[in-house]
Amino acid sequence: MAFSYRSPCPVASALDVVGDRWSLVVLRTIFAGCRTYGDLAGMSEGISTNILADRLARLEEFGLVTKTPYRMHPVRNEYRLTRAGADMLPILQALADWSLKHVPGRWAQPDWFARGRPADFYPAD
Amino acid sequence: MAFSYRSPCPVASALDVVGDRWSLVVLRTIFAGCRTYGDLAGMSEGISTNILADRLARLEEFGLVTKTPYRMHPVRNEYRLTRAGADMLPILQALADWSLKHVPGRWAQPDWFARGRPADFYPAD
DNA sequence: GCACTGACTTGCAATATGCAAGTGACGTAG
DNA sequence: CTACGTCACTTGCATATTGCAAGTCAGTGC
Repeated sequence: MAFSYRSPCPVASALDVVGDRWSLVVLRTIFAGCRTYGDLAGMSEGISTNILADRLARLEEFGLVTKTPYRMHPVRNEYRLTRAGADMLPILQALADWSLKHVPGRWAQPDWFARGRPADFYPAD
Repeated sequence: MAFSYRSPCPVASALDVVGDRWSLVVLRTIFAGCRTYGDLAGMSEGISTNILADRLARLEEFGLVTKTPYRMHPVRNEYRLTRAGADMLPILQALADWSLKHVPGRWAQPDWFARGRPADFYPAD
């Protein structure tokens, strides 16, 4: 149950948090403005709902997103970035830059993404 | 057998290449100067050798590293970064920056890493 | 009531990971 | 020239993670 990092290396540690096939894709989708489970489940990459639920729980545990009900009866939740989550933006940008340089036929990054800064996505508090 | 990207999204595509627990840790170790299989197998995170062999083959397939014999009798190979591999540096730096900000007790980045630029690691040709 | 939606959960097969042990080419000591 | 060691992997197998489909359950619209 107890989580532990593989080593004190900062690269390895970040990958202990988001080093899988989906975590960063989910975060990207939240950056893009999707906030509900349904919106996220509808992402174009086709994530299965059990994985989505698991990744959201994990991201919440690690303090990258918050889950807050925006309506009761029925409960509807909203997933939002924390500061730590917003601070992942440079990682996403670096990944996107690499793909645009080395993989043909990728989508161009929208301007809000390419030029965005983490602080632009910090929660309002 | 045929590989295909989940979507044309550049973030998702980069993760199709290196979105797992080990690929970027292996790359980090090559950046750090480890070039032989034995050096890589000895990394402090303790990768198992079957995974290491698989990741090196994958990184080679995707053109991020090259495997070249530096000695025959017996054959000893050297793994080196290609340009595409060296261009992963900003991703590693962004991951490290995030950890240093959000995970306590991580190692500081050595200067060659924090200040390095991909071109510093391009193959000599 | 009765279908419908949104947000998950569950079951289960397929795939990936981790550990330990094995293999084979070669080099070195005796 | 035989035994032992090293390097670079491979193999076997148990466990964990992923992916797909289907099910659940609260509430809403009609």
